[in-house]
Amino acid sequence: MRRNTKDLIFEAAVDLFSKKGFHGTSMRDISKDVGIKESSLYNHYSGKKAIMESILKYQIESFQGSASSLDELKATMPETSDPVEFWLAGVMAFVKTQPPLVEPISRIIINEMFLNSQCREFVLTSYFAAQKDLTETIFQVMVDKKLIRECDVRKKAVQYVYMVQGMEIENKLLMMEGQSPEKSLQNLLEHVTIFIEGMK
Amino acid sequence: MRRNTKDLIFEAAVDLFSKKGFHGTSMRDISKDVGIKESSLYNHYSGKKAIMESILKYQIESFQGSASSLDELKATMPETSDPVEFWLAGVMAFVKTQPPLVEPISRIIINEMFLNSQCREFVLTSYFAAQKDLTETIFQVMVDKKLIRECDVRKKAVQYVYMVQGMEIENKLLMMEGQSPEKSLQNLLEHVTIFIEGMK
DNA sequence: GTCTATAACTCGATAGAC
DNA sequence: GTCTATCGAGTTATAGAC
Repeated sequence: MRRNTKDLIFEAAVDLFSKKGFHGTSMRDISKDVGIKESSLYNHYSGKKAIMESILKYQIESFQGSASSLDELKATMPETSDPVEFWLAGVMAFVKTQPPLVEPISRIIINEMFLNSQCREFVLTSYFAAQKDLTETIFQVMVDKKLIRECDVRKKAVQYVYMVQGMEIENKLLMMEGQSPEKSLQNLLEHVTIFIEGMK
Repeated sequence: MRRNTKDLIFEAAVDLFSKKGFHGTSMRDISKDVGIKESSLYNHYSGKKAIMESILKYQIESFQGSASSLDELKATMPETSDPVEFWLAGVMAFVKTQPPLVEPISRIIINEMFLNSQCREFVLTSYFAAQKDLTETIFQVMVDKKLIRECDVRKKAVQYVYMVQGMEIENKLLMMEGQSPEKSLQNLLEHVTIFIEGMK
């Protein structure tokens, strides 16, 4: 599958922004990675900000895609009496639906969230809020199925999301220091397990 | 108390870095805030990186100070049979021991942690690790005093720290969008309460 | 320790030939 | 849609007068 120049620019920008930050990356850096001259970039994007905006748009759409695929997920929820097994199956399914660029883009957005209001808005409304709603929904299903005990599902969901976010940041940092993705996933599963166990 | 130029540069840099990021702040910006010319900055710091390094050093020392003051804290732990009350007293005492610049510097460091390995190292070793150790210690005291039930205190401490970190990030973002600090503190106390309640 | 002046360089962006 | 050439502004940092 041949990729056009615009896609190549997009991918190079994602790679560089995630490694050196938005302000630390120059249009020159991007053009060099793509193999064209700086000025040629402007035939595809109106400027540096426009590239960043298209990256944000990609991430928002990826998230909306995941969210809607969760209705499908809900339909194919595993038939098990073990809440941990039930939950882990859901987590793994979710992780697998993420397009490949979602991970580095997350890092770009976290990097920019204190500086760029669009990134901040994404984190608060799409990222955090969607995860809370999703988690709450599934917890409610689990309460209904009596897989976990009665509780304030909203507050439990919020706590779960906070915990996962804190852990994700630590895992991202550890992976940059050489930790394997397997180890990160293992850590995630361990703490998720403990959390769900506590809800039995 | 008269402040010398070096301190003024330091404070201006903290303010600007936290608002516009390290790369988004120029030496010109800093000199303008201090009220001296650019070139005069170099009589106090060898360059922009040197300013950043002194900010990191300040934060590391602030954290070491808090950590040692926790031995004092442990000595003056409240005599109460309510674990939530016991814990909240500790949290509030800790919050109050933080020097004033710790908060904006945290934002600078979180901003740079994916780009600057020194920041990354600080977050992993000083910030996360110290909080885990501290929380574990206090949970153990609470188990010994039978304020909370027996459990794997290390893992509970790690989960607690992850949750607080996730919440802190959301609170920082919400405060940038206009949420009051009181509301953030209230949110923190609410979720901490739920967490500790769950350990009874 | 501050200043003026400037070196040496990088930045994002544009004009116009091919 | 790519290129060469260039602009104007902004960047860190240094030299040397006061």
